[in-house]
Amino acid sequence: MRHRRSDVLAHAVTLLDTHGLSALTMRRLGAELEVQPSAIYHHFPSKQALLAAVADEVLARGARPRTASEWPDQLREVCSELRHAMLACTDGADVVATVWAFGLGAAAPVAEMEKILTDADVPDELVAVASRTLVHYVFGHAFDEQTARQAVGLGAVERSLDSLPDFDLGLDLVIDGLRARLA
Amino acid sequence: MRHRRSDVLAHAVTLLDTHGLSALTMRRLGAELEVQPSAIYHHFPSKQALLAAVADEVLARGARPRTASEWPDQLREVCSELRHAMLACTDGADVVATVWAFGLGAAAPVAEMEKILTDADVPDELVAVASRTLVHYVFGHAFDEQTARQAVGLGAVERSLDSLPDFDLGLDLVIDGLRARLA
DNA sequence: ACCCTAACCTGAACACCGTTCAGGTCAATC
DNA sequence: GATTGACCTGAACGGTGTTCAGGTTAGGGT
Repeated sequence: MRHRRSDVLAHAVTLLDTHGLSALTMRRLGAELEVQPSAIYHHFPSKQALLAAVADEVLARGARPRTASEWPDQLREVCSELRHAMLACTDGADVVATVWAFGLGAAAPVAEMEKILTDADVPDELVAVASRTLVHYVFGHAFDEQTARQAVGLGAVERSLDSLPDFDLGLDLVIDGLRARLA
Repeated sequence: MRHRRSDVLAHAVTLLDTHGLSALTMRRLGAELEVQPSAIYHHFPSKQALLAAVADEVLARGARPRTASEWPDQLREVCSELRHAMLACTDGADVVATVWAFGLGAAAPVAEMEKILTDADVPDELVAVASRTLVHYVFGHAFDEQTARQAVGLGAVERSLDSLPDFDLGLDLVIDGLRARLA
């Protein structure tokens, strides 16, 4: 069976979805495509590059229409979409956050936040700080939530899921802080 | 040469310090201690457990005296210490954040923040949200800063270091938001 | 001086991992 | 019908964490 780049990518996302990051192996991906592991290197130069494409796909899959008109709600919309996109897939937060941190992809949400803030006439230095503060919060919260849920699910560590902080409340903390600084 | 648990831990921290997480291998650690890799399993049940101990050690090493009297400055002190402890050692943010997310260690800073907020008569649900929002911010910022610095240092990816957001400003954003919510 | 226990370690093996490379196959194009 | 480019094979290289049966060795109790 011969495949195109998009086939390999799609199956990689499926594999991540169903069995998590630890199952997303060049060998296993090759096996499920009935192909040698080395065949994947025809489509992606490295596993890192494959993961970057996977991260972008995970984000694209979670895209939803924008409806808010004021910048605080617009920010909430972007952050909520980003969070749900990552949580929708096993180890999604880990993959997306890592790819973003290495500057290999997943740049769209931050760019969107920067645009929202710039359009709201927020000073440039605050735009950079606020957008990155928000993305750090979203990544941290999602990664934490997903890891805890997984650890509890596997019974590996006891750690009550009730103690997970409310996402929206923490987000409002940052947005309120930004609003206060603008006044 | 025979070693105790503390010797193995100390050398693991040194290895992380000088050559980073990718060099912190059971085989390499064993080799530098002139011991078989399997000998380490006498002192630590797994590499994850070793990393948890390493993370706690990295944090303990960065401890500094507390001087602030008001809760906003107390929070700033804890966050700043946490950040500097992680940045003081190669891949420190990665190790500490991962260990914390898995609930295996590095719990001291969050506990301290919760105590500060509780003593300041902050409502319980806000204590949980605020302390975790802060720790998410600190981890995200430190991991991002360290990863970017490393990527640029290796010449792997071009990504200007100037664009790194100011840590204290982002921190104040969260603290101001919390202050606003209390009023 | 002896034994014994517990701490510590050996050495080989297991089952994986990402990556490379020379060469092979096959469909589409000219 | 030849050629080209896309796609793949199969084996190998040099790693990784982890397990296990058994060997060594230091120290305390008798």
